[in-house]
Amino acid sequence: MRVSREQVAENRARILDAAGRLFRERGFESVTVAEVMKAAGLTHGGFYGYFASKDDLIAQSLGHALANAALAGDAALAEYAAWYLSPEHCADRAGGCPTAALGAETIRQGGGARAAMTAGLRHQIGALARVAPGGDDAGRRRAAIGSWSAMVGAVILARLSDDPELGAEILAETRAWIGERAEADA
Amino acid sequence: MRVSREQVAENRARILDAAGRLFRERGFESVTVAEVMKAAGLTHGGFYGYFASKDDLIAQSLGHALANAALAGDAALAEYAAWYLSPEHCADRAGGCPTAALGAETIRQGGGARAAMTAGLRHQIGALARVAPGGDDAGRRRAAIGSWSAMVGAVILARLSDDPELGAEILAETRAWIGERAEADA
DNA sequence: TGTACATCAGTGAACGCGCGTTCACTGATGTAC
DNA sequence: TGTACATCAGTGAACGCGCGTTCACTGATGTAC
Repeated sequence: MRVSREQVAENRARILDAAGRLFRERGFESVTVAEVMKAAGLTHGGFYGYFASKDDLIAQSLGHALANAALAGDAALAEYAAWYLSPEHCADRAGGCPTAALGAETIRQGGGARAAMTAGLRHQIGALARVAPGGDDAGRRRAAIGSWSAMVGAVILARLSDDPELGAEILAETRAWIGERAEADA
Repeated sequence: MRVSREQVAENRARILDAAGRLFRERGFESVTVAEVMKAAGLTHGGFYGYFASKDDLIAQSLGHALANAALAGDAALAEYAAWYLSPEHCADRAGGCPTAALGAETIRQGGGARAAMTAGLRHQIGALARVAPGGDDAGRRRAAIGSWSAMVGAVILARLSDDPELGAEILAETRAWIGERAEADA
């Protein structure tokens, strides 16, 4: 049953949203095309009217999720780190940072997914460099790269720990470590 | 054809080594049991004489790889970071750090794999805290956690970039960022 | 504006392939005498 | 020490299931007049 053009656009957005959440929660490989379509309120047969393949969906959903997750505004680096390293963000795997949830897996993915992630990475480093402390441009860029590495690594390690206390410690100490350094550089 | 007890022990080690390398290179899900056995020089049917399931192999191979990768000796934190963040280690996905290669995926794995990774994480933080600069025990532990988060995050981000220059920059700047901080704390 | 037809988004069954797992069999190892 | 038998590591075919993908069909939308 044909549906209206607006419905098509809305369905497409719903598929991308559902895929982004499911992928972040469970990884690219263990999420099926049928599950994504069901979560978007459709049947699996219609999938190939929207995307050329599951790989195509992966690449496009990464671009979609990264665009939504992009750092906006001009909160100072330490403030951004405080949010990023909060227990709430760490616990929200399906809705949180796509890089922390899917970055490592994307290393093994094809061109489109890698390209989307690289674009997101460049954007994030640029945005953080604009609000980072540090003497000159090179110093601010260094602080952006070092802090971003620490943020992504800490969220992954905190989620990895099966002991919640160790996880909370990793978040809190990394946050303090970045904060101290930002203060020293300011 | 039955083989000797020593052969059994050697085969078991070969399976674990092969699995560790293949998993780090391609991830848990896209490596098949048959591939692991072939890489170990056996046929796939014998697998269940060694392990109860593929999940069992994953958990045991993680323990095996983490034990082999454990930080030994007492190189200063900055020296360890210099090795960890070197282009050589970053390029050696199959033989490099199991946490950087498989940590994010292990978050979605069952109990055995999570437990092995958590033990490795605790051990690594403890070992780094012993050689980290910083006034007191708490300061050294904070430096260990912050530096380890940055190291793991940087290797993941560097591998993720499809532009080798950006990857190299992430490694070099994170290394410098950790080094500066270690010097300030010393 | 109203009618008739062409288009095409969505459906659900089916296909084919790959993978984890099982199993009957083989023959070398280990052991009992 | 030598022989006969029991054990069991390894083999390779087979099973069953799930997943990506395809396809004939349906019926609502969009368009031409």
